[in-house]
Amino acid sequence: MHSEVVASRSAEQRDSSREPRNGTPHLDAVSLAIIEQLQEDGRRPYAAIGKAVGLSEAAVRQRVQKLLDQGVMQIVAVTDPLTVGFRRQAMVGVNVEGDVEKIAEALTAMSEVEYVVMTAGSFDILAEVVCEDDDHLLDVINKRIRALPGVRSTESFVYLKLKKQTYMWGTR
Amino acid sequence: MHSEVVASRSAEQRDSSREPRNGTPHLDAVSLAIIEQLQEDGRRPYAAIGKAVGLSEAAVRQRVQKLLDQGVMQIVAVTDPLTVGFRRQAMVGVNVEGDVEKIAEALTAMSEVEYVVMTAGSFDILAEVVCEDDDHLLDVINKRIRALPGVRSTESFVYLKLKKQTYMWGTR
DNA sequence: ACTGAGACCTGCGGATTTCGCAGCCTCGAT
DNA sequence: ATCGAGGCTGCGAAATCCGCAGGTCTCAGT
Repeated sequence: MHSEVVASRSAEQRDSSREPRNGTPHLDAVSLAIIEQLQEDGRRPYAAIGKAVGLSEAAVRQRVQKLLDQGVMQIVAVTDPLTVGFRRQAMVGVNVEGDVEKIAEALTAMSEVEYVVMTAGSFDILAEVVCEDDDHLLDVINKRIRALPGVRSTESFVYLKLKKQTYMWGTR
Repeated sequence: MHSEVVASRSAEQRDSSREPRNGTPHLDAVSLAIIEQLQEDGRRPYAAIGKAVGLSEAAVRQRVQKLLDQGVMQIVAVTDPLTVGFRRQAMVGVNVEGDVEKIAEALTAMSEVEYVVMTAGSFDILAEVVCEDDDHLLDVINKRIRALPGVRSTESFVYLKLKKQTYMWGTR
């Protein structure tokens, strides 16, 4: 019936050992399709996903579990903290002298920091911080981030309103 | 048994009609607790959540459905596009003359833009874009974003490496 | 004060989904 | 040629999801 699908799938699986770079696990088209399904609805049943991607329920379950174990994806509830209320949020651009990686690690360790990315451009690192209120935000930025040895300067962008937040890169 | 929990819950529910601001739905402590559970694991069974927050399975189900319908939260799979492979990502700071809201809407309409937030600081808007490759990224920034009437200037920060990405603001 | 509407919760079967496991197949290595 | 690992399927049993029928409480209107 859909033997061609099976054929192409096994062809892709065959070279799944060849990984594109360092430790990044290779993802074949079927896993991508599964992720797309879960980007639309994180609670979609395995059987429905299987039907969509041409796999049995059990196979989908095994793949999803592996993707979660490998840390390739996570299935979570996401909200806009500002909508949920009583919080102050900001993006902080950081300039570093010396080991950028080390500063990034330090930021990652802070519970108020939700998002850390190393960038090219006039900032070395962008970090998103979520705080209780203005005092808390001020404290995190001035006392904790600026205090890190190696941080040359920071610039803050306080969030006023979140306009868009999606996870649909796969479905285009 | 846990009558005090019930008492405090109904006390919070009583004034749930008084909403803090415009259309933002009020969230009581129980809904917050439910969201926290789902931030840890988006597929956690309703019964388990109910046990954790002191509600029946059916009640949790109804609340979760309402939170989803209201758009307060979404349950989705999230990944790092860079890890998944073959993509270029960047944060773009935008300066606007005139109606900031209008430009934000235009950015929101672009499928390559995953994240749009209006900010205070030296940028009016921060937008995160996810692209196929460098050419695509260049195209989106130069041809589409800069071309919007009202965009005074932009500055781009190309992502090199995502270090942290969590959704655990509730659990601190 | 009474009443009806609305919001929210619980309890309960039936349908659906999840889960674990045994078996099969393919590929690559010994 | 044989063996082991990885991956898929099929299948019951257990757990979960789902819809619905009440019950309680609050609030607004008569």
